[in-house]
Amino acid sequence: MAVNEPSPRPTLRHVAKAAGLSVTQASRALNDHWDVAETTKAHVRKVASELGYIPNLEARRLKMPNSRAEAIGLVLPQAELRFSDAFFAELLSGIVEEASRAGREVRLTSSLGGADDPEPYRQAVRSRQVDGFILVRTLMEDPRAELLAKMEVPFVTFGRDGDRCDAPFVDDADDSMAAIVDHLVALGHRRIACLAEPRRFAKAWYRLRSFRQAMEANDLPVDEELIAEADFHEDSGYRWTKGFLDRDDRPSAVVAFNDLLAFGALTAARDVGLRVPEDLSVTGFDDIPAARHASPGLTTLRQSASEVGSMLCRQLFDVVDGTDTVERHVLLRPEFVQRGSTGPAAST
Amino acid sequence: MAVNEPSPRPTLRHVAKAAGLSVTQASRALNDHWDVAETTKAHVRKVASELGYIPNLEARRLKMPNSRAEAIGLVLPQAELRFSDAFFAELLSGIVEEASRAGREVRLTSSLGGADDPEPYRQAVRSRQVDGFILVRTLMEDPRAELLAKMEVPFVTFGRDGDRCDAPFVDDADDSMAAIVDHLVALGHRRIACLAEPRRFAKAWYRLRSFRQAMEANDLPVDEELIAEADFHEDSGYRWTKGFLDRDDRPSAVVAFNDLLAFGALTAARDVGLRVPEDLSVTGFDDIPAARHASPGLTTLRQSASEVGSMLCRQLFDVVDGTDTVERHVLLRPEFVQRGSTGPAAST
DNA sequence: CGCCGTTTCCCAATCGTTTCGGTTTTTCGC
DNA sequence: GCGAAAAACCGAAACGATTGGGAAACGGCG
Repeated sequence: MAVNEPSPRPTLRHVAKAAGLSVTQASRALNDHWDVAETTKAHVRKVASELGYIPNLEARRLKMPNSRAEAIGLVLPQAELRFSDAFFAELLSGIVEEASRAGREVRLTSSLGGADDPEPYRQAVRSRQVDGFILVRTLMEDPRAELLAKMEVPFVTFGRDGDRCDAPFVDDADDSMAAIVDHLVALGHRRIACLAEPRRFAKAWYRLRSFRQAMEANDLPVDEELIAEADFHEDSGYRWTKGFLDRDDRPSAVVAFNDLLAFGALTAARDVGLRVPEDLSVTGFDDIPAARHASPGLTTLRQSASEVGSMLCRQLFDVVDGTDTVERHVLLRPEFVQRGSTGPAAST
Repeated sequence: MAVNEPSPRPTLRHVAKAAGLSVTQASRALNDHWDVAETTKAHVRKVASELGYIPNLEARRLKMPNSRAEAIGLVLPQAELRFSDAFFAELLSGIVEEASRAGREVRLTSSLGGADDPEPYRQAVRSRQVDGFILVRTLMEDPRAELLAKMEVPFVTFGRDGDRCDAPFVDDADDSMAAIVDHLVALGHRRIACLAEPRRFAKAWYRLRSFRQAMEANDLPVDEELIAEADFHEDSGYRWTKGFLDRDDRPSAVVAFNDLLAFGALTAARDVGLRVPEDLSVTGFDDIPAARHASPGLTTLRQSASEVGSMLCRQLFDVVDGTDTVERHVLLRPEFVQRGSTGPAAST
């Protein structure tokens, strides 16, 4: 029943007393202020470390309201289409690693109230728990971006939210899909289906535009019936592909906006008895590790998730610190990776 | 050059003045203290929300040093074998979702100095930034666990760190591998290889023990040559399996400790021209979404990563809050999922 | 010796909140 | 109306750090 002695964390006062100084000088000594003798500084530092003194963050930040939180925020999409694949894991790794390198932490919350629920952002900002945000799964005209902009909170986005976006971002190059489409066309494919992610997501919107432009550049018509509005996961790719393959005029190739969708397409092809790539070519996007180990190996566009994460982090720190170490707008050109899932179109 | 007017965040004093009360009563009104009239409470609340008042966390926690940080910590393994697969993504999702539900956040850092670098923990604890920790990739006799225990910081682990572990944990059942081994033996397999994760990781250690026990229970010898000490990813599974298949006395089945290793095994089999499951059976562990879409579908043990995460979270909150809503030691029995990657052993 | 400039130190106020103890006001039975 | 209990309120002291404005201590110089 004895209450735990609330471990008496040493305060600055203890250090000062032990060093035979005033609190003022102790504080200044530890902060390397000019107004204190070198010998004294050394002494205070020694005493402080002997006592195991750690400054009280709350007190310090109470007194210095302009200090950084040394943390950035990231809200996981949950209610909506939850992020739970290898690409995201790698992205997050990159973010956290870069943040750690800069001595900062990443605060994670989840948007229980829907993707554009402003509440988590509001909370974190008002209580000054984070210095800024990284937005993922950016939407076109993203309300979160507007909110953060209005509150004058630093933020960066993975994917442009339309053209009026002032915040730094990382995104694919505008012609990201060209390499894939050109490759397929060169193999003789003319009816190419597309497993697109929901269009309200910025990255999907731009990729779809890029796909259309690439088709047009090859003088191919885009059959709207062959443009799926899938989500982000295997099952969706599976279902849509099944639908495509049931048609009389089935496509000879399926272009997916991420590798998981492509895996679904591979499974669908297998289940309806089509061989890849002889009967159907399939391509992905991202080149997650599993892409190499799919059967057949997946032709895809490589995008290093951890580099994206690290870049987003540095962009955000630039905003927060007012520095300028990296481009504000980064357009990545994904690397084309050819594997076994694409081949010549069957000559009909 | 005009310095930004440091946005005058309303304080309790402003609220009090606006409500025509003392700061004391304003504080008490907002905290629903008994010593204030209902009508007054309502009034103060209204005024506060009109002013957009948000209590200053630092000040509050300075005054109430025993208050919770309402956050938990998680240190990502980086230097060592980095966690970046679908299982981890899902695990993290589960953790964050459960935490959010409880109004808490997850603080992520990365262990730049090695898996057992105590520094991130020390930091976070001393500055009272988190109420406790979730340890992942637990090692046998994990130094982090010892450190946290010594500092009397609440924590839970994913995987038992030996038997003397007092902290709550989530882990597999002791006979987790039995279902897999029994299944293979029933199909006629006798030489069974094992793609184990590094033994210093607690989960791997227990799984390996379980594998051995299951073999013994079936009166099968364990060929140490067929026990790989792989890591966690596809490539490692690929290389080890290649090695196994090059042998004259190659195994007829490969049991992997996670799905990624199993994918590597599938690829290896394909590359050396063996058919799965006719020439080689392969099993995984976890049942990540990709397992279903592998070719052939992967026979595996399903373990819901998000449930594990959510469970870990609740265990931790039990410790932090002194409640008792969930078992302290949870042993999950993974569900056996049979797919196409296992079949009868070739009758030699 | 007095004056002044450095160097080194300290007092006290402050950040925004909670809370202990005391003070005023209201209520109400008689 | 009286007195006392109950209800509602308030002043001031913390919590632990930073910091502006002095104030000693010390030499050097004329």
